[in-house]
Amino acid sequence: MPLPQTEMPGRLQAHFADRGIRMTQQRRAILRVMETTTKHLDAAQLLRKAQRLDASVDRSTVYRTLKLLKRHGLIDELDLMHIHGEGHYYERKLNRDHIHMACLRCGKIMEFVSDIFEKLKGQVEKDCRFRIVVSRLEIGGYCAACRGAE
Amino acid sequence: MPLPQTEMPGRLQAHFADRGIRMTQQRRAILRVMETTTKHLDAAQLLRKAQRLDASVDRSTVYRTLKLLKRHGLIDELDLMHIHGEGHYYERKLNRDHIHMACLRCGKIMEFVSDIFEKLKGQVEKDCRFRIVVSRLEIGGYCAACRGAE
DNA sequence: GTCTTAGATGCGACTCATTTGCAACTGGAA
DNA sequence: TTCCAGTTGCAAATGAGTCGCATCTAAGAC
Repeated sequence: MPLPQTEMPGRLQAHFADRGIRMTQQRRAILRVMETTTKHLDAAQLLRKAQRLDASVDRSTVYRTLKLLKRHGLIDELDLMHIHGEGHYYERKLNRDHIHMACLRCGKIMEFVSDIFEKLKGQVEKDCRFRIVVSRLEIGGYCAACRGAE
Repeated sequence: MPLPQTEMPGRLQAHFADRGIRMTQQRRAILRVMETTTKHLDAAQLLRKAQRLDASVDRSTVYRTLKLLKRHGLIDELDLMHIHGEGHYYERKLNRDHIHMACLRCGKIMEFVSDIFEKLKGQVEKDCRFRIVVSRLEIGGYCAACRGAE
């Protein structure tokens, strides 16, 4: 289950330019972190990493930028089944939606892309006449390694 | 899309007895609300309704009871795409998992049961060797009535 | 390059959901 | 009826996220 890292680096910044959104020093730092991270970050982690690139970045700017990215559909917000607390996690939205699985024992997060998931969304759109903008499937349970142990 | 209300009333209380969990006046009120409500309640709404049955119920008891119910797999926790704020919503876990759809325009919450969803979970269990304990699929978008309008 | 200003920022105080410590209370087994 | 582990109410704490406001700055116009 590799991460579907098929997008170009710099893509978020390109989106900003395309849509005429002002680019600031702080946003550049935050976007760079979002573009280069391989893990799901919460707001506090994102803040810490962004501050390493630009020490002036403030917590509220991180939240405001996350809200902006969400509004433009450039990132997804995740709970990861709250196995590490009540906050949210963020990841760039890539070409293909994927499922998040969280192991309740070891805390590992796995991702999975499935045609059946696409089919399911198609069914919802058709049978419920519902236009899907964003979808989130999170699963909690036990990963292969932990199944025996638990 | 009717609610899959196929369980007996009193079932939550029966579960408590079966598992030797102490039944208190306050828990009885909270369980009764969970058993009889037809809507998704957040903690504050659940508190208000429970207090109508037993005025002594406290906010912290509601949270503690919700945690207990979650731990025993008797309720599901939902975000409903955060369209009404950051808190959580709860519903009894019934026989069949269902999808929650939230209309981003009118705020309506819809539910949908799908065999394809079951098939997708089966695929995850098999292909990822992952034992599913809990799953949550939430979809945000526009319902049939709002599609034209927006 | 300089001017201009709408939009962005840092800061600190705030809100709101949820948790916790603790002394008092109580369900239900013996 | 007693007993005590488990439960409760209360009040205070925590922690994520938001907001008002004075200041700053990106970037288009000249």
